[in-house]
Amino acid sequence: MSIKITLPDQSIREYAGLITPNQVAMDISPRLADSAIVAEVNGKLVDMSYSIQSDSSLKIHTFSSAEGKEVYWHSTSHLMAQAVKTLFPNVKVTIGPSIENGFYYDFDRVESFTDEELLKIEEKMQELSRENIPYTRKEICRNEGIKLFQDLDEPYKVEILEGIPENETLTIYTNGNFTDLCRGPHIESTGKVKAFKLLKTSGAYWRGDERNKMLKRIYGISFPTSKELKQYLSDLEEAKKRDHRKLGKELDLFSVADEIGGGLILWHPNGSLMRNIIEQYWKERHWDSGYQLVTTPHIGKAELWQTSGHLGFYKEGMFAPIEVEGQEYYLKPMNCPFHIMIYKNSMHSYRELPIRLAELGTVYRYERSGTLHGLMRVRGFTQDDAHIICMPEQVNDEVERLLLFSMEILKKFGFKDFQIYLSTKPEGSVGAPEDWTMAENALRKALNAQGFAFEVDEGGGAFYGPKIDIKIKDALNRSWQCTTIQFDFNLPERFKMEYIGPDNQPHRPYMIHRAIFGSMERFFGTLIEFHAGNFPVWMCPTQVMVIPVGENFEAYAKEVQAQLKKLKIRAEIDTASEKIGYKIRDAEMKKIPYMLIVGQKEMESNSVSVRRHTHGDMGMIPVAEAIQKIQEEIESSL
RNA sequence: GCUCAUGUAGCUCAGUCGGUAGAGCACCUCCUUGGUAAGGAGGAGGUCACCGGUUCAAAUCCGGUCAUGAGCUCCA
Repeated sequence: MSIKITLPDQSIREYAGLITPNQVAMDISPRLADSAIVAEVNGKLVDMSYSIQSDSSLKIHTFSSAEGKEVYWHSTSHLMAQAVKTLFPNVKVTIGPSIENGFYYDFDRVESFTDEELLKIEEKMQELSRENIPYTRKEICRNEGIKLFQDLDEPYKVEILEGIPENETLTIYTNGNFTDLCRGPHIESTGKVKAFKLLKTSGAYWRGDERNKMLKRIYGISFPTSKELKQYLSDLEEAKKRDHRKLGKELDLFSVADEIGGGLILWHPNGSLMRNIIEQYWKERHWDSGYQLVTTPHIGKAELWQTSGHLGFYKEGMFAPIEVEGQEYYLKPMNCPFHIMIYKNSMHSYRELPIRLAELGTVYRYERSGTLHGLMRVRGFTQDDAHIICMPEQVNDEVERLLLFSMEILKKFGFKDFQIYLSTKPEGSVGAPEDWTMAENALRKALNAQGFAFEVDEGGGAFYGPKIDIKIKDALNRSWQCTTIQFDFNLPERFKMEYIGPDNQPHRPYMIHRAIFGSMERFFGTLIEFHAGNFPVWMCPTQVMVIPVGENFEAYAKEVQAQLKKLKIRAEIDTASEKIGYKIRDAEMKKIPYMLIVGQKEMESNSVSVRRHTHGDMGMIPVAEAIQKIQEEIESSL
């Protein structure tokens, strides 16, 4: 059943909002109708789906809205399940929701789905889409449902139903020979699923629990037009090209060695140079901003980790202890206890606070082998860690400073789009409720004062304190977590940290953990993917490649290089016995930002021909002008 | 850790039916001295991840281990 409605004069894309029943000019009973309609917008027919809101109004979705995508993808997942059940009748279905990008369906089957089978399933889906089978909705009670799915021999559905209260009414959706327990809504019919692709298969635990059976999952994506599908697939390709592991190899930045171990990073000269440049900048900014930089060991005795509580609640994340002279030592998974020990080494007056201790501290964590991923998830990494120890009345100021400081540093690296999350008190937290309230308010206040938009993750805080997380968004709309600002009500208590107040009495200070990059490894990986290897000039390992056209011009090239080096610009010279085209290709592939080509005419006029990476030939200009231009670009981000 | 896939030269990859290895790039030498993304010739480079099994014979088939990848689970 499809209904024609006329929507106000708005573009299709914009029109995904709430429509009240009286705007839908018809006398349908939504509960009985298909949950899909066709709307006429500016004379064009548009497929839409709706869901019924709690106030019994209708919410109309087009594909451009998040809900619309959900409905569309979820419907595609039912189509896929229909295809799978048709081709492999013995496979048992479980669940198949839409996800952030597309959908999946988990099946119980002994064998995995092969690529050939995936293609067959796709073909069957095409066929079923051409048949344009309606998705029909039906309400049933729980016990009817159990009976139905027992008859269909779908034990997983029966299990789900058995977990639902007796008298609850449920909905089932049917497309052709496939019936699924489902809340809906769905689109009108399988013919509306125009462009889709099954992307990959994997294992997944039933109900997400690793003690349960491993099911076989198929992931897919779909769009109303093949153009959108093509765009999506080309974005995936682009993401592959930007993969920091691929670029890390191509640009000779880092590696991991089997002989050393997974998740342990070797920083090559180029990567290391960049890391040193980044660290140098980080240190200078911290020194300038009232931080005291400290250095602490990589291991500590069991007693320390007992006091900090890590041996109680974080032991699985730590490497096994090293025994020396009957004492157990652990590799540090965190820097906090060390910074706390520095604080506790002497008495502190309230006049000294806030104390801000910062360190590029290398920690080691045991991550399960399957979770390691390039630079993003490793077993040894360096956090740009700091602990701010302050009085309650200083908290607001500190958080606000911190937020500004973090943003300033992130922007330096070319990041512009941020997503900010505030995570609040979870179940089973430690610390006084009034401390939590105060800390949450301080975080909220700082965000509001700076006019930063943020989302609240209720109950998403760590057990020891609320936090702000900042994620970076890249050109492909992917987000990368780096900055985190966390209150800690646990460690000051455990370590009995104190300061002497104006009342000459000891008081417990507040402590804030924070990392701006998160870790050098992950941040570097993020930088690589964000810039696709085309880094801002100030941090490039080689900023300029001077390319003499022939060996007669090498002396002049060296002169140019010397002038650049005098200004601390990292300039190299390519004297290979190759044609200029070869040298340019080489420099382009190394993504060196500036290439200065010198030959007869440049030498005669004391000039260089400038070629900018990704921009091409910029023409011949005097050396001094070229150098000034390069320097300006370097300094513009300083 | 779990499921599945993969592992051949520094890199990217061929290698059919089981007969102990190939290409391009990179590297080295020589020639070439050039004008905006690969000039030419030659050379060197491999215990086919590792261990075991089947076989007259294993890069190839089987088992195990390790590593990597995609997910799952985990993630202070």
